[in-house]
Amino acid sequence: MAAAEAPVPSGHFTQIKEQKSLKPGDLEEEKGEGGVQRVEAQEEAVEEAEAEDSCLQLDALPQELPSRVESDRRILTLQTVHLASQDLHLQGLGWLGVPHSEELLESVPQAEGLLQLPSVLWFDPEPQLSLQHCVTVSIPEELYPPEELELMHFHLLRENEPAAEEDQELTPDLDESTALKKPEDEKDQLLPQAGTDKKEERFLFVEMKPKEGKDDIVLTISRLSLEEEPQDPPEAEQTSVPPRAKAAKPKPRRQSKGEPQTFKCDSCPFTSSKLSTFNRHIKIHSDERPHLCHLCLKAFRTVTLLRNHLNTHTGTRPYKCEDCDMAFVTSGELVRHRRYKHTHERPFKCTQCKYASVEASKLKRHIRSHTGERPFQCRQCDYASRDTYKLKRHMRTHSGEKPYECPTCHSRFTQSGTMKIHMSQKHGENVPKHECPHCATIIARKSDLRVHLRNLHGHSPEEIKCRYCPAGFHERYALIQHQRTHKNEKKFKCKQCNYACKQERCLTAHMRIHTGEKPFSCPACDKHFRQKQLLTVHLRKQHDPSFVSSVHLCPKCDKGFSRWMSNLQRHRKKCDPEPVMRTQASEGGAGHEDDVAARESVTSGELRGLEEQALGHPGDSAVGSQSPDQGLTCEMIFNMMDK
DNA sequence: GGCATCCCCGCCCTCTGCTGGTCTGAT
DNA sequence: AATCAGACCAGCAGAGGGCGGGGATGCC
Repeated sequence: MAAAEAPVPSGHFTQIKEQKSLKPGDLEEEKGEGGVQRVEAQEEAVEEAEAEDSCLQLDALPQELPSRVESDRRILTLQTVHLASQDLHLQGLGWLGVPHSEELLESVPQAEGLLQLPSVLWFDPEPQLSLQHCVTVSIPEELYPPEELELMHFHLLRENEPAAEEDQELTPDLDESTALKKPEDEKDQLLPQAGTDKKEERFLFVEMKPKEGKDDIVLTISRLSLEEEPQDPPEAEQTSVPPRAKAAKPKPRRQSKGEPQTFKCDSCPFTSSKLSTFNRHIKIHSDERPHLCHLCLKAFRTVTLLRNHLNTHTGTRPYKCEDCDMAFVTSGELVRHRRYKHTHERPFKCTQCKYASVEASKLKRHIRSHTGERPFQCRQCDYASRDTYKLKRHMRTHSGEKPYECPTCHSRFTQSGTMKIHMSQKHGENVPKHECPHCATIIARKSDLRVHLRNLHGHSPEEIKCRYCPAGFHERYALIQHQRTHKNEKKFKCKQCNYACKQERCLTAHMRIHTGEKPFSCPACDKHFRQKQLLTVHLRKQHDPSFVSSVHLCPKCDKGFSRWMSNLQRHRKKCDPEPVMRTQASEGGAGHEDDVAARESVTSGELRGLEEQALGHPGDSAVGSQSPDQGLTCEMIFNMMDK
């Protein structure tokens, strides 16, 4: 009998790729989402369910069926087997009248001993049966120690049996269907006879799962009927089978006599001269997917598709690239890979530009950049993208999701590229820098260099005028460079004498020399001053009893100078020709030069000018303490500069 | 029925470039 | 102190590369 010859699947079926597809927890997650719901019976049922019957099919399992130990686990995979009910009886297997699940506990002990592995389960095709039933069974430890048998899936048990009356009602057009017929019925397909040999395929999914912490396993039977169940279709089908029109099954239409025989599909433009091809084609208009993946319950129309799919579970990749280590499940993937990586063949060429792609879908996507088509509309804003990924990425802007986390500082980012740049710039070594080819400015990011080039080196159609002279430039950088030439220029010139200065305010103050104006009056005496700083110094020196004038000491010879940046510097050039501005720390002296060094932009000339402003004319003396810190400090000078 | 091939969709990635807010130094 | 400009930085979108995987069909 057919069932006795346990099919020996190809090696593709036998390998286990990863734990993920097998974890019981994962399977549990399928509850209510399209997976088969699992119910667990109590263990009393196990103890009472002792059976003598054994199934020849499973007797041979450890030897004949492709079981493979990987990661110390035994994986058992069965392909679809075709059983006739009489075969089962011949093998002495009783029918398991599995009732509704709520009656399960009472009913299981009554089941006629067939629950001990190895065994085959069957149940009456009662239409009112719920689709799933679950019993708990014992499993002989010598066959499958529980620790090895983490999860056992039995594939599909399938039987052709005469359809019940009510089933006929449920499948009114079954008699016209050719899609559900067996190949041997092919002859009848062209001229189907209503009511003859009407069969319905029943699909029972049997799954075994070890009960946690026990020596028992849980056996789940799912009835996957292909009959029309409009009210409550099996969830597994809901998820795995795309909604296709369940309209009247297409019929072949023969051409008229004399023409070559072709078969034309009623549902689509497909034609074929071969009946077998036509028959295969019309299955695409049905929901028939008899080949079920035992690992994820996904259903397929053909064994080949199932095998490819199983290879994705097992990691079997028969098609290996000769030029690299890559391997693929299908030959098509290998061809495509070789085009991408090795041959660089790009058969799909854009008619509007030079773009060419390996895949047609890429060309299609590319063409949208020409047409502007944006088929993927955001539901929350006006944005629409040209492909699904961009829309998905865009949706993060609404959800606030930041899936990418910097492993160093745990900052989060919406895009991987942003995080990559962050990591490179913030935490990376040998951070790449980008040098402006025009001005040698170093900029961290290439995109910012582009901004720099645009802003500073871009050509302006209108001439940009210099602030200080009539010169004009078309490049901003050139203008800035030019304006810097004005920096040390004494561009404010007195019209009445040779005086010139860099700041307008200085010229204003100078002009009072010519006008005689002295707007700053001392409140304590009748003195008047042309500049505010002069009044301030006067007040401090003449009217502040706590004021102690400073004396600046030369660190070399300790000679004292009341005028700091002028006389002292002049002296030091003689005393210490080294052009080094020593700091207080390095010399153990005062810190004013340190401050000055920190303000490199302030020239000694400017300081001297301010000092002279503050101290009055060069003849004024500043007699005071030995401490330079108590004299006219840099801070005071800078304050004056700021005024 | 099996295999090879092509087609198609989907997902994820990288590279690129623009934008706007922030920081910082110069004025 | 205020202002301005440039660099820095993250956010975001455009474009394209590469691969995973299912579906359909031609051919043997």
